[in-house]
Amino acid sequence: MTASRRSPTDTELAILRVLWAHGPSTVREVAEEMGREGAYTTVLKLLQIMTGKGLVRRDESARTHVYRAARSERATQRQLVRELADRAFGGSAARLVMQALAAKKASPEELAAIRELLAEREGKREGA
Amino acid sequence: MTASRRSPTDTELAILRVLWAHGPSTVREVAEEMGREGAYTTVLKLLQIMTGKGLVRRDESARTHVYRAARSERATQRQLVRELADRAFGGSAARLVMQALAAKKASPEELAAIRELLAEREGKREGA
DNA sequence: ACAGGCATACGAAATATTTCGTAACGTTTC
DNA sequence: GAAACGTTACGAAATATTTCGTATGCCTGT
Repeated sequence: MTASRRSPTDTELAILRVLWAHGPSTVREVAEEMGREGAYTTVLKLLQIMTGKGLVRRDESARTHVYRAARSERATQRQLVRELADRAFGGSAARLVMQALAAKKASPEELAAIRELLAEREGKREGA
Repeated sequence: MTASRRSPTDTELAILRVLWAHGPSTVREVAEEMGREGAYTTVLKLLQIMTGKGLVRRDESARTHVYRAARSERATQRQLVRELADRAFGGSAARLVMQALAAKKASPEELAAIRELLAEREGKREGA
């Protein structure tokens, strides 16, 4: 087995968000950023577990270890989207997209960006 | 407290999918549809728990109870999308949409449907 | 060398989810 | 009415996740 197939849990994702936003971080930095200073060892334990699962990488060269996300934010997002599509949309990302557009408001800029991406994708199809 | 705030778990979602596809069903029907006949009481237990959580409604008028999903497939999908947007996309459904478009291929028909929905949404904005 | 501070490691409790065995009970069949 | 069958109810084990207390070790300042 290479790495866990399963997506990060809620808490793991919260930690990953910190690592993505901040770059490689120590346990203390992550714990403080999460606003749970009291739970220092909880964050430590999670990071240890996540290391075991391959979700984060640990640099042990210094006494204070430094953790970084093993996969990019984008790759993780894609995995999460794919999983949700499979779990709740019969595997159809398109249907997921339509629900997402209905579920939350998007700014005009965002809508424009989506349309642009869409045009690009359709263009590719025709071009190929 | 009214009902659980939390989304259905994986197994719960699998059961809900059966109920959405089949309409109100008995335990046996759900179990068979899930291809886990051996686990009859497991499905029963889950349905009992889901009744407690308010995820399904139970008709007890007959000896063999009949269960149905408490919320529509669409409403549940929207909740799941919203949650994913919050958990992994900084609350932005638009960014989720863009990843979804990148994550899975969509057919030309689906892309067209998305574009249509998009146009409609932008139209609304301009109209207001 | 020693004390103090800060770090990791680890076990175990608390919680949530899933699975299954068994008991209890009503209905049907003979 | 008794046996067989189908059903619900329920407890408890198995698993996964999250939290925290405590042990231990390293480094710094004196």
